[in-house]
Amino acid sequence: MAENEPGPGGSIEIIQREMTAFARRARASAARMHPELSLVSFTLLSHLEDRGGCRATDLAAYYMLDKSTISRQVGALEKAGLVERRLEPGDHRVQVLHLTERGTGLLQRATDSRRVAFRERLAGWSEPDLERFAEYLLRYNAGAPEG
Amino acid sequence: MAENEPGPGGSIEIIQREMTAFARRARASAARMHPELSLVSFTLLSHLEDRGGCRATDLAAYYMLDKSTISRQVGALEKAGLVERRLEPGDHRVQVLHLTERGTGLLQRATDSRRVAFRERLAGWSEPDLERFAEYLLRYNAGAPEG
DNA sequence: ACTCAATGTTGTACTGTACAACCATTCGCG
DNA sequence: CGCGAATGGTTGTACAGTACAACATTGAGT
Repeated sequence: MAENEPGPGGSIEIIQREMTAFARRARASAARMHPELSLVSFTLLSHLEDRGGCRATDLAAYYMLDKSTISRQVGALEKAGLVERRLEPGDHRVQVLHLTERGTGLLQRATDSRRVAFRERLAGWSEPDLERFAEYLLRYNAGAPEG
Repeated sequence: MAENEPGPGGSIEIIQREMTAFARRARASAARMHPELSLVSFTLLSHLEDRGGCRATDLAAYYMLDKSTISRQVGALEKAGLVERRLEPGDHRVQVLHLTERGTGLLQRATDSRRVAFRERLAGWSEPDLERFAEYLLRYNAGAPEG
């Protein structure tokens, strides 16, 4: 009660609800689109591609996951031949993770089929609307407290 | 680099990436905000409040979850005293689920603290931008293939 | 009455995750 | 130098969330 404001509260409420609704479905949706690459794996590989390789610790920080979780995920990805570990020459504690060719290829295919789905979903949108929506999302995520 | 792409592809790519990034963090984020109410529980309770009660099957369809998953989730929520089951008078197969007072209260508190977080995140935004962003999200989710 | 569909529960297995304990390496400093 | 703290990562353990398959119960149509 009391939040019947037609002003700022209203939009924020809607944004909250709709972002949550999307998040809630994302995993199942991703799983249906790509049985071979879970949402987690997909995002980890994406980050590796984005950065051109990084450390496990960086992944953990970026995705707010425990280092043990990353360790196991990376282990699985390595076993699947999608990433490789390279020892940092100057520091033998760290392993720099890189996509393998196979990883790059799989990521590419996943990204493509996801893009098709998004494109379909956004089919009726005008170009200015798409640009503004993209801009809003960037701005929203840039404000993430987690980095 | 990257965003200098002209045309529809660029924006769609960004939307895809940013929506995914958000989804990826939502769970951990929700967990940190509300250790007592997971993202799943929160969304289930929200739906119940929204609809003023519904069947387990409806929840399963809406969230693309298996009925067994819903069954267990609802079981836990009932055990926690957050929802109650009412037998449909005319059909003893179905149980209509309703929030209890306790469930309503907990949901309210969770929603409030989430709203605070969202509000903070959106602090620098102009009112027209908020409205447009909300509108875009509604429009995007309305196009969900899953209903 | 018999069969079939709808609703939900239970058995089982697997993924993703956190936390704590641990190992290995490096760094800071007396 | 040498030791303790910090950093990066792995392993043990436990638990939540999820799916799939098998099942029980109830209602509907013939």
